[in-house]
Amino acid sequence: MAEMTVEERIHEAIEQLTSAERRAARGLLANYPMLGLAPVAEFAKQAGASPATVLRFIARLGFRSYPDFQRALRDELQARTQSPLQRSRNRPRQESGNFLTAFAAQLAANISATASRIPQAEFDSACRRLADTRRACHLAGGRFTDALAAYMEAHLRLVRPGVRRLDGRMAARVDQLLDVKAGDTAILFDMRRYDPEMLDTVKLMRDRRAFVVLITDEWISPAARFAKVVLPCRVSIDRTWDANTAMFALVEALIARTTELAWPTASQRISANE
Amino acid sequence: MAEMTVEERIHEAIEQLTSAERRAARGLLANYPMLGLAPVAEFAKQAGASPATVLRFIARLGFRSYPDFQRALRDELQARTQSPLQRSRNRPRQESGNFLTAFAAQLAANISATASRIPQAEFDSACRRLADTRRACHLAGGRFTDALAAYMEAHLRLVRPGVRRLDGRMAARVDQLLDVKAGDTAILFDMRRYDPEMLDTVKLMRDRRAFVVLITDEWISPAARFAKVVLPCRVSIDRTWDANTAMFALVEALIARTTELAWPTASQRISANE
DNA sequence: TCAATACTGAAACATACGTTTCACATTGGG
DNA sequence: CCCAATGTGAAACGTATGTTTCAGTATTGA
Repeated sequence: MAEMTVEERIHEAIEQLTSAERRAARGLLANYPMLGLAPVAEFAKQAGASPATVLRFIARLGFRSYPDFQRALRDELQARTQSPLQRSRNRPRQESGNFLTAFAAQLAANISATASRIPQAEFDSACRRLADTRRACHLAGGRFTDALAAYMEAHLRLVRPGVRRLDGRMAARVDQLLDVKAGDTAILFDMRRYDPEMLDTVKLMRDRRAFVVLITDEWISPAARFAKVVLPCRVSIDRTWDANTAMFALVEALIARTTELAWPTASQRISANE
Repeated sequence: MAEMTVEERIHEAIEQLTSAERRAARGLLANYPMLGLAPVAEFAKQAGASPATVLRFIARLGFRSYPDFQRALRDELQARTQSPLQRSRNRPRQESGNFLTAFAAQLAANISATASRIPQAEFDSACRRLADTRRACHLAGGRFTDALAAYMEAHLRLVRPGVRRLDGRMAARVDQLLDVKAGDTAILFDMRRYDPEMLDTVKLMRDRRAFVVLITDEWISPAARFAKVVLPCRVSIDRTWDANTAMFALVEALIARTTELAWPTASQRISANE
C-alpha cells in the first residue's frame, strides 16, 4: 500500500470518488504529475473543481495533507529519474486484468508492422502526388472505411484545393466520376469483404487515367490490380473481426507528409482558415 | 533568455555565484528538478545553505520570486514528459531516416500512453453502458472528429439497436436532441480548438439526464465538467498539429469491449447481417 | 413526488511559507 | 594587522496557502 505510486492509487480509487473529485483525478492524470506540484488553487482551477474538492480527493487517496501528497509526488519522480529500470521492474503486468492495455498493445504492434512493410518509395510516391495541388484529388471508401475517407478529406481540404469525396452509393458515384480528369489522384479504401462496387470504382478511375492509390488490408483487395500505388495495412487482431487503427495511422502519416511537401500552399490555407 | 531551461541558466550563472549560492546550485543539480519543487526551507536544508541564500540564488537566475521559479520548473518538466519526443521537436528532424517508420512510432507511443492513463473503471463503465441495449445511444463529433463518430456509429449499428448520430450542424442538432431520453447514452468527441457547440451539446445532453461519455485530448475539453465519463487521449506529436490515431484506437477498443459485453444481442445481429 | 442523504464550493480561518531585515562572519586590500 | 566591503543566516514579518466550516444544491431511494 505504501509502495504504490500516486497514479496507481488514483486508478484504484477512482470508482469510489464523487463526480467532482473525479474531475480532480482526471485533471491530475491528464498532466501527471505536474499539476499536483502546483498550489491547490491552481490545481483546482485547471481541473475544474474547487480547492475544497481537491483536498478531499487528496485525502481519499490516503494522504494526510496536501504537502504530504506533494512530497510523495516528488519522491516518486525522483525514484523514476534515478533508476528508469526500477519502473519496469516492479510492474509485473497483470495481463488478465486490463483489457484496454492489452488491446492497445495489439493496435500499436499493427501500426509498427504496417509502417515497416510499406516500401518508402510507395509511400512517398503517394504523398508527392497528393502534394501536387494542380491535380484534383478524389476519395472514396466502403461501408466502414468511408469514415476514414471522410477524415482524410477534412484534413486535405485544409491543406490544398480540389479535394472531393465520392458518394457512398454507387449510383451517385457514377455521375461524380465524370469529373475525374486524366492525371487526377484517387485515394480509395477497400478491405476484406472486398466491395464489388469499389472494384468497379477503381476500374473506372483507371479508365479515366487517374493515379489510383489503394489503401487495403494485409490480404490485399482484388482492386489492387488496377492501382498505381498499393498501401497494405495490418488489420488482424486477437478477435474475429479486424481493426482499422493501423489504417487510420497510415492516413495520418499521409496527411502529415503531404502537408510538409505542399507547405507553401498548405501554410497559406491553414492560416487563412484561422 | 526566456527560452532557456533552468538547468542551462544555472550552468551559465554558476561562476558568478558566491560560495553558499553555489552550494544551492549544486544541490539543485544533484537532484534536478525535484529539490526545486520543495519548499525553500527543505531546499536550503538539503543543499546545506540557508533559506535566504537559496532565495538570492533564485533571484540571480533571473526569477522574480520562488513561486515563479517553481512554475518554470513545472512547465519545463511538463514539456519533457508530455512528449518524450521533445528532442526531435527542438533539434532539426533527421529527414534522412524513414519518415513513415518514425511517424508510426510516435502514434504507437501515443496509443500506449493513452491506454495507461485511462482508468480501467472509466473505460469499463462506458462499455457497460454502451452494451446496455435498452438505452438508446447518441453520437456526435466536431469538424474532424465527426469521422470518428461516424466510424463508431457504423460499428455500433452492427452490434446493437438504437444508435444514432447527431447532425454536424447545431441548428439541426437541437431538434434531434429532443429525442434524447433520460438514461440514454451519449458519446461525444471534442478536441483542442474546443467547439463551443459541443459544449452546448454536452450541457443539453446532461439536462436531458443522458449518461455522457466524452472522448477528448490530453488537455481535456471544458465540456468534461458536464460529462459522466471522460476518456482523454494522447494526441500530441512531433508537429504543429495533433494526431487522432490514439483516439481512433480508443474507439476500436470501446467497440471491441462493447461487442463482448453485448454478445447475446451482437452475435444475432452480426449473423443476420451476413 | 417527496424526504433523507450526500455532495459541492464560497468564504472564513489558521498555518506555513516566502521574503526582508539586520547583526555577525568572512574575505580581500592597504 | 586592521579596516572596508561583501557574503551569510537567524529571526521577524506579511502574505499566500492549505484547511475547515456551513449553507445551498444535487442525488438517491421510498
